[in-house]
Amino acid sequence: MSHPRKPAPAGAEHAPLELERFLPYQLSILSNTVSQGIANDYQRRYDLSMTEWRVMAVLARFHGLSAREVAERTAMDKVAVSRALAGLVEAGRVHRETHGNDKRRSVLSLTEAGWHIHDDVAPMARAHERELLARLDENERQWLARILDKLLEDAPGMKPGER
Amino acid sequence: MSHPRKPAPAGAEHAPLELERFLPYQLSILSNTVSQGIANDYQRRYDLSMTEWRVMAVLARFHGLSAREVAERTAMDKVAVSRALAGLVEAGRVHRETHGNDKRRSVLSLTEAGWHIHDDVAPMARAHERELLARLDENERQWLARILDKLLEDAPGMKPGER
DNA sequence: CCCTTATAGTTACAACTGAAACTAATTGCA
DNA sequence: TGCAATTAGTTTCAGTTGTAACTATAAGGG
Repeated sequence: MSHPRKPAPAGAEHAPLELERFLPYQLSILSNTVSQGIANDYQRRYDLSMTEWRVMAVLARFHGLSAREVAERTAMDKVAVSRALAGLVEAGRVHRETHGNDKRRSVLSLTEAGWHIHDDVAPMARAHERELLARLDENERQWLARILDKLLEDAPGMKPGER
Repeated sequence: MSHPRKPAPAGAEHAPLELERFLPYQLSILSNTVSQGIANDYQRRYDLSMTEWRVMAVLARFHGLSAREVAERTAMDKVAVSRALAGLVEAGRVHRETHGNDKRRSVLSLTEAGWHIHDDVAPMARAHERELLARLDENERQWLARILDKLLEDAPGMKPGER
């Protein structure tokens, strides 16, 4: 077996990146692996896209959001949110009405059917997270939480829940 | 001003995910923010997609790879690699020849022009990484490296450079 | 050898995505 | 008031991506 590939001669100029130790690359691989793992659990089962699930997750947590607020909380752009909502409303998973004082705004909430799906998927998502964290010891878990908080300071989609 | 949105009543059943503390979500936000930040530096300047840059990065590090090996090392699927290579060869940034003993395989390498771009982009990428890591203290940086290594064990695209 | 199976890579088609243009409603201020 | 500027959300179009089918070559076993 099979990968007797040699790196470029070390002395040569051209310092190439070592991707497997390059933080942005590591984050990308890890994030994709984890998200895809979770998505596999619900995509087929509920015919639910990742963006739709994200929208549902914020609507589960915050009632009566507008589409724009969903976009902020999910760090998705408004077009993606608009489309996800169209699908979710069409499928009867999200209820949309118009804001009383401002007819531009929608007021969104999960329907019964939406809650049903949420209550099935959310625990699976949590299980994946636990599984991932199980590879770390308690000490590492705490450092990770702390480090991510620092790195995510003032990143989009990271508004605190509510004081 | 402006986000006076309240979470669902805490006592209610339906335990919703708190996305901003949910590890897969945090990773996704962080990864996208960082990768996009780097991509902004080269997309316009060189008309280079993120997938193309990744391919170039591994070709800079490992000479003579086949397309399949590039796919393994970048954790991209072979179709994406095929397309990226088509663009790169077309643009004269990658040289492709056929393997002597196995006419199915390609043997890939950066051209002069490819190296030029690489030697400009790689330092920018490193600068972004440094900038990100600058938000952490030395202690945190070491923990992060260690934690990522553990979480990425046997993830795709993480073959060691060479023993 | 011949034929089945596996592998490298490309092509085709459909779904997804993002940027920009667009509609509708609201706000601000002259 | 009345009209320019903003904001919420949707639509359009073009480019990207993923899945599956396809071509070409190679490997392996009777």
